[in-house]
Amino acid sequence: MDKDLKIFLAKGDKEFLPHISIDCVIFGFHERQLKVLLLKWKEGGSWCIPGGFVKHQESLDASAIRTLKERTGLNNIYLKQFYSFGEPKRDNSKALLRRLGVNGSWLAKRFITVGYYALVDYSRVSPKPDWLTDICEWHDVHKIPKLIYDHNVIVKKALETLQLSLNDVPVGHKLLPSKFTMPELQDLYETILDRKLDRRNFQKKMLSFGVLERLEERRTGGAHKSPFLYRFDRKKYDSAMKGGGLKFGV
Amino acid sequence: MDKDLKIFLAKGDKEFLPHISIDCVIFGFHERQLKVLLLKWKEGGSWCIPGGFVKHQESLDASAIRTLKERTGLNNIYLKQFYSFGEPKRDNSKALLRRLGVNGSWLAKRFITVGYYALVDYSRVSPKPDWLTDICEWHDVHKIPKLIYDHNVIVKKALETLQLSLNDVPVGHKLLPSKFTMPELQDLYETILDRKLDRRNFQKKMLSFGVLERLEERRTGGAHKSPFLYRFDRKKYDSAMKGGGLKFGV
DNA sequence: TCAAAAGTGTTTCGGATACACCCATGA
DNA sequence: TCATGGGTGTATCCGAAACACTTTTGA
Repeated sequence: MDKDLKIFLAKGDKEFLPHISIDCVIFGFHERQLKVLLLKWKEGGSWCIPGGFVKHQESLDASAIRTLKERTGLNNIYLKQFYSFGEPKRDNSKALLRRLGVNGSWLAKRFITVGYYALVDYSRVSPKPDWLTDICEWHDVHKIPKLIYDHNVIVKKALETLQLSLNDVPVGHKLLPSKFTMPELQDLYETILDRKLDRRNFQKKMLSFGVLERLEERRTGGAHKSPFLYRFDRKKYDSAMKGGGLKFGV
Repeated sequence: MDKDLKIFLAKGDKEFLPHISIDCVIFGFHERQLKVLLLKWKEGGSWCIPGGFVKHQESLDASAIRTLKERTGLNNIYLKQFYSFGEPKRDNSKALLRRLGVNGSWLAKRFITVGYYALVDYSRVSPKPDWLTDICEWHDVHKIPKLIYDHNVIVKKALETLQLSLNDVPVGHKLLPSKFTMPELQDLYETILDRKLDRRNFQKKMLSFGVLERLEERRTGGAHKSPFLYRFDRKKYDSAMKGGGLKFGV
């Protein structure tokens, strides 16, 4: 058995609550695509989403924050708990557990997992695998491979939650770099909502919230007219989010 | 120690997953008030919301359904998981646990609890206490006493969730008796939203959804003009809920 | 007969949608 | 110079909100 894994199993059932895990759907935005950070298990294993376990004296949120920090290198991540999963049968990966030699251990027991989603600035993330995995990379949310357990269900539910709560969630502020153009912001909304929006109406409405500051700079190098760069005015943004959010998508 | 309690503790850690519970915020509507079903612990204990534990081969939903059935006598309850709780410190009730003589047992360990809310027809519920409690009764959601653990937080979050998802949740269909008047339906919406709505606009909009069937009967005995009775057309209602719900409250 | 609640309209207004025109840029 | 994308402005429409009048009922 893998050394790291052995160490982890030995301390696992003392340090962590049994039967309970947290899993994170980490969203990023890059090249007009909404991305999700996935991990691939060692030993030619399957893909999964980043997860972790809850220490005896640790809150659920803290456990998720710790996991996020470990996988992305980022602090101060926007994070929301959205649903808990854990059908008694998650039989998708018994073979893998056997191959890893962990069947029978507390790791192979039934788990209730608390789902979180996170919004991160793609450009600031340096993906890091954990002790159980050797690859950590971004995947288009619409091209997710088969994942272990019920992780496909978890990703699907996370995306639905994001779509439904789009008005109240600071997607622009969290998923984009600090400077961005209006078409980029629109791209983000169109990708999440999965439908086209009118360019002119989008700009009008977005500016009407009064949370954007237009900079002198423009994004040059593009093939056409250079669009302005914008930045969120932090204070105005925060108060706008408190007062009902940025109403889009119905 | 109480006999039922003793039996439960003995089998508890074999039959159920440790550290995991479910809690239900059961909403009803009566006399123009949104109500929540509360339990009171034996031995002069505190109030709490109904909860239960998850069997080893039972899904979270099934566990909640089982609990609901036991407390209300109802099958086919509308039920939604809305959030999971479980700060490491839920120190509110150590004294009570000591008085019951269960400190040290698995019941006194740290729990992660999965929150559900339910919508039930008040008139069809016969509240039943469980093995740990001797009172089971309705309380106005705005006059909840101090509850054990973080149950006040759970109720608050359930109400917020209900308000935010009002458009997509069949509150009218689930919280009212099968026959009801338009003013009663409006009362329900006003109570949940906690604000007044225009009587005429409400009726117009509600009827425009095309899910209500007006009966020949009227509600007589009131002090004034007798209002018509309505009934939901099940098929039309279901398809309307799928197609975006009944849009109210922003 | 009268106060209060219920049924049925019409008017008004604002935000969302649709659409037209000009400008800048690299190919 | 031209195809394409970006910036700005205007007309329209529909649903929400505001509001008026009549009818019914028990007291």
